[in-house]
Amino acid sequence: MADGPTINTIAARAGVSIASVSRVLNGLPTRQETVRKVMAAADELGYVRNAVARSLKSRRTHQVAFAMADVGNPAYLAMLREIQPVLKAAGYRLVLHSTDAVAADEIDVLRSLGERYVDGLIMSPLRVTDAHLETLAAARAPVVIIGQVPEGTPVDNVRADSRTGVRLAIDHLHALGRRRVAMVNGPLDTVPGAARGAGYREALEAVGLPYDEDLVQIADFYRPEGRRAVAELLARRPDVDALMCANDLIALGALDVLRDAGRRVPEDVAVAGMDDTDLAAASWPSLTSVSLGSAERGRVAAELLLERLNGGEREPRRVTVPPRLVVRASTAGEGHCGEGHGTGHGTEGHGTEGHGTEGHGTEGHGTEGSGA
Amino acid sequence: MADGPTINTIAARAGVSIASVSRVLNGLPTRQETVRKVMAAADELGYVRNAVARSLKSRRTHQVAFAMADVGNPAYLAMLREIQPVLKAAGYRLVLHSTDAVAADEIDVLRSLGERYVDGLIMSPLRVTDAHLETLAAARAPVVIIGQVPEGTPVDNVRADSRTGVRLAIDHLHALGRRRVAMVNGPLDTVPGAARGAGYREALEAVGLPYDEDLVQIADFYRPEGRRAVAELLARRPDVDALMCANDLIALGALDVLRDAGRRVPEDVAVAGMDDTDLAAASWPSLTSVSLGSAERGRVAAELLLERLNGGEREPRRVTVPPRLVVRASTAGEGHCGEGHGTGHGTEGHGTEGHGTEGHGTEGHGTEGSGA
DNA sequence: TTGTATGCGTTATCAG
DNA sequence: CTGATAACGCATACAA
Repeated sequence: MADGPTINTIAARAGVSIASVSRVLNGLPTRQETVRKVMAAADELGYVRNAVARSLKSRRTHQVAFAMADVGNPAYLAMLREIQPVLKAAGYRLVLHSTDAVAADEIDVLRSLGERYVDGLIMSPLRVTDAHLETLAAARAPVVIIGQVPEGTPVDNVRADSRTGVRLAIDHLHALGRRRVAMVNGPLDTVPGAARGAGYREALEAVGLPYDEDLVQIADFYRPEGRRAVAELLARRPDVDALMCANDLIALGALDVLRDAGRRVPEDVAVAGMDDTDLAAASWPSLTSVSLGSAERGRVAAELLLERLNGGEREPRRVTVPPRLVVRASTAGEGHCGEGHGTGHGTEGHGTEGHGTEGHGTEGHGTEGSGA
Repeated sequence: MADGPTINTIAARAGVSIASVSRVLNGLPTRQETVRKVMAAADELGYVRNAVARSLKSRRTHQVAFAMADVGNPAYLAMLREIQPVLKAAGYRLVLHSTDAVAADEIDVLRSLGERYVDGLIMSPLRVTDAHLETLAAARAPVVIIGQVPEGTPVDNVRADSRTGVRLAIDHLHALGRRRVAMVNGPLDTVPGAARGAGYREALEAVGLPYDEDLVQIADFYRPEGRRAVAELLARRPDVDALMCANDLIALGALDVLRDAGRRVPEDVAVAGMDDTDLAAASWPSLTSVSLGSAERGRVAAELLLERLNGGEREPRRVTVPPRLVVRASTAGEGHCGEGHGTGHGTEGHGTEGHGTEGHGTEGHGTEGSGA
C-alpha cells in the first residue's frame, strides 16, 4: 500500500546523493563503498525502477504495439505467437490492439503513436485505404505493415503470396491425377479472393487444364457458406474430382457436404484448404492445406521493427513470405481407415499439435458462490 | 521525424502560458478567446498528448497487463478475447505477457508491477506456489488471479469448476442410457486431473453406477496420448459404451482410435470432451464438450479489476464460473449421416463459429523477393 | 568519485 | 481568468 521507494528514498537511507544512486543502479563507475551502501538500501526497501519516469527521460518505452482485427482469427494468432517471444527477447513489452476490422480504429492506433506510449507498431490492417497511407506518412514512430500496401509506399512491409499458394495446391492435385479441379473461392472483391482466383487460373494454365467457369463457386469465408456453395457446385457438376477451397473453414464445409452425399474423401473427391489452421489437423479426414506463413510473417515483422528501433534509418524493406503446402489425408489418403493420423507439419518448428493443452489448473471444488 | 510538439510549442505559438494550454486541453474553465487560440495552435501543429509524461504526473498509465502461459492455448485465448474489449471500453490498453508456463517468469511479472508501467494485472498461473503468494502479497498494484488460490488468500479470484463439469457430462451420458462410462483423465498430480477424477467418482455415485478402476485410464492432455490411452482402455474393456475425456484433444484421439477400430460414434460408444474448444465443432462427428467458461472467467476478471481500479479498497472477492455442457453429435447423434452440422453453441453470445475467418488482405503478386 | 542542478512533458497550486 | 512555478522519478552535464 505504502508508496514505493524512489531514488530519493534510497539516497536518504544510504546517505548519498540521488546521482550516486542512479549511477550505481545503472552500473556506472562508482566507489565500492558507495555501491555497497546503495545496493543495501535498495534491497532493504525493495526498490524497483519506475518505468514511466525512465521512459520520460530516455524517450524510450520499451513497448511495441501489435494491432490486428481480431485475436480470435487463427492467422493473427499465429503472428502474435511469433511476435511475442521475439519482442520479449529484445526487452520489449507487447501492447495488443484489437481493431475489430474497423478502419477508423486502425487509423486511431496510428495516430495514437503520437502519445509516445510505444516505440513502434506492427499492424496488419484489413485493407489499406488512402486515409491509412496519409496517417502512416505522419506516424510518429516506426511502423511495420503486415499485408498489402501500394507499390512504393515508404514503409516496412511483410506480405503473403496466396496466389502462388493456390498454385502449389493445384499442382499437387494435378500430380495426383485429378483433372476436374473446382475452386470454392471467397468473394472476389476482397483482396484475398481476387488473388486466389488469379492463382487458380494461372495454375490451371500451368498444368494444362482448361479454365471452366462452371467449376468456380463463390462463398464467404465461413463453414456454413462453404456447405452451401459446395452443395450447389456438386449439383451442377457431379463429376468434379477435386476441390480447392479458399480457406480451411470453407473446406470443412465441403467435407460436411461430401460426407452427406456419400462421396469418399479423397478417393472420390480430394479437398484442399488454405491457412493451415489448427482445424485442418483436427478434422476428419485431416485436411491438406496451404500455409500462408502467418507465423513467419509475424516473426519477420518483429525482426524488421527491432532492426529499425535499434539501427535507425534505412531504406524501407519489403519481404514476401512464401507459402507452403501441408499435405494431409484429404488429398493423400492411404485408404479411408489409414493410420496417417499424426500427419505432420513439415518443418516449421513448433507445430500446432503442441499447444492445444488443457484448462490449466483452474478449478473450484463446489459452490463457493459468486456474490459479495 | 521532427520531434513532436509539446505544450511549450503550443504556448509559444498561441502566445499564452503552458498553464493555459493545459487548462484548455483538459477542458477547464477558460476564456473563449484563449481557448480558440490554443486549439488553433494545437491543430496546426498536430499536437498529441504525451502519455508518458501524463502518467508520470497522474500516476496512472491506463494500461493493464494480462499474463498467462501461452496465447496459443484456446482457454487463454478465450479469456483474452473477452478481457480485451472490456478493458478497451474502459479506456485501458492491454499489455500481454506470455510466461511459457515458467513459474519464475510469472513471479517476475508480479515483481515488475513495481515498475508502474501498468495500473493492474490479470494473471492465470499454471499453479500457484508459495513464492507466488509471497510476491502477490507484496504486489504494488491490484491483481486478479484466474485460477485456484488457497482458501483465504487476500486476492480477487475467478475460478472454474471442472468437477461439476464432469458431472454434467456423466449425467448426460447416463441419461442417454450408457452404463459403462469410462474416464480418460489427465495426470492425477495436476490440479485439473485431480478435480476431474473426483468429479467422475462423485458423478457415478450420484447416478448410481459403480466405480470401476478398470474404466479409468490416464493420458497427458494431448491427442496422441489420447489415442494411446484409449487403445489400451479398449483392449482391456471392449464393452465400454461411453468415454468421458478430460479435454478435447484427448477426445479427438479417442475418435481416431474408435474410427480405426470400426466402432461407431455415438451409436456404439459416446464420447465427450472438455474445454469446448474450436476443435470440438470442427471434428467429425462434432464433439460434445463441457465448457469451463474461459470466456466468462476472462470477462469477470476484467470487471473485477476495473472495479478495483476505479473503486479503490474493498474485500477481496471470489467468483466461481459454472460449467456448461455443449451437446453435439458425438453423444447425441441422430444417425451417422444426420445434418446436425451446425450444432450450436448454446447461449454464449459470440460463438466460436464466427471468428475463424480468413487470411485477410495479405497478398503478394509474385516474387518481389526478400532482399534489401 | 560525488553532489548540484536541470530537463523530460504534464498537471496542479498559488499568486496576481 | 491567467501566468509563474513546483512537483512526478529519473538521468546526466557540469562543478567540486
